Amino acid sequence: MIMNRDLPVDIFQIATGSSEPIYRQMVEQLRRQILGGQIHAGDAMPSVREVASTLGVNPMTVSKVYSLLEADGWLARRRGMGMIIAQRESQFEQAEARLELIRPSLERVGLEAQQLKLASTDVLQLFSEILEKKSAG
Amino acid sequence: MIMNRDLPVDIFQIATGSSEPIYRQMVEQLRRQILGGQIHAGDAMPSVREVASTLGVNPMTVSKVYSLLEADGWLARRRGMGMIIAQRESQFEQAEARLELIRPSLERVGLEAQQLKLASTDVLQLFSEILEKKSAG
DNA sequence: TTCACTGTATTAGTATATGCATACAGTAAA
DNA sequence: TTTACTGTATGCATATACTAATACAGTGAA
Repeated sequence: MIMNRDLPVDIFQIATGSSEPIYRQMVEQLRRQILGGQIHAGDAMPSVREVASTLGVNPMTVSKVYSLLEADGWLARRRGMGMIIAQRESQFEQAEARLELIRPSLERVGLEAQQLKLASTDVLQLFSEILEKKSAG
Repeated sequence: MIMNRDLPVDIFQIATGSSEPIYRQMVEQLRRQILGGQIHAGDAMPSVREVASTLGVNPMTVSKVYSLLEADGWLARRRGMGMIIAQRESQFEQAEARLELIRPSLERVGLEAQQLKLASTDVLQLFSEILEKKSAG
């Protein structure tokens, strides 16, 4: 049995220089940390105002992040109290189901490859090298 | 020796329903047809006004398309006369060089796969199936 | 109730993207 | 020069995306 944590504010780190909007950076960061297993169902999110003042952004921006994450089932609301990491259906714990999440991206790259008239074997070879490098690093 | 063509207006086909902006659709369409070998260096583009009136869009929108394509080296301008398909450096005729064009996309998907904690073999297998389906269809 | 927290609905300001109307400049042929 | 073509600089209208200021409602403890 693992104790649920009160998550620290620094789960978020925004790059002010980036052209990627603040709220999108934050949504992606949290999503990754949940998928990657760094934070777990039941963990309590820091409050909207706490995050906002630390990052120097408006509370409404943080609220928007939380709302989006709730809409996608990543967070669960507790009225009047904070938000917690949601208990997701176990489906995504199956590698087979998680694999489906990446299909649209692969379809897109496949189309690119086709338009560039690239040989499947060459593309697969390059992709394989890229994946190996990532798992090694 | 291949004769250069005066390209017909229907090299462009815009989907009015799409949320993808007109000019972006057009840029992509021309880029693909050049990469795919349907149109060749030296071919003459239809005039801005000809394309505009046929598609029912503003000449400035077509001009923007031509300007973007020229900035990326796909088209060459002839002042007072039309635009022609540019003579690209032969580098992209080498499959090896074209392969490099797709690397950034593969890196992005690779990162996704890593974040989803997917096994390389599973991702490669799925990607392989996707590529096969495309080359078959 | 009062207080100190939660998140948010509403509204507005700003920047950017997209497309268009107009007027203009370069080229070639009559 | 005139005509009939080229592409485009400028400015504007509109929509959307992003962020923020404000005021408000729910919760639980003192």
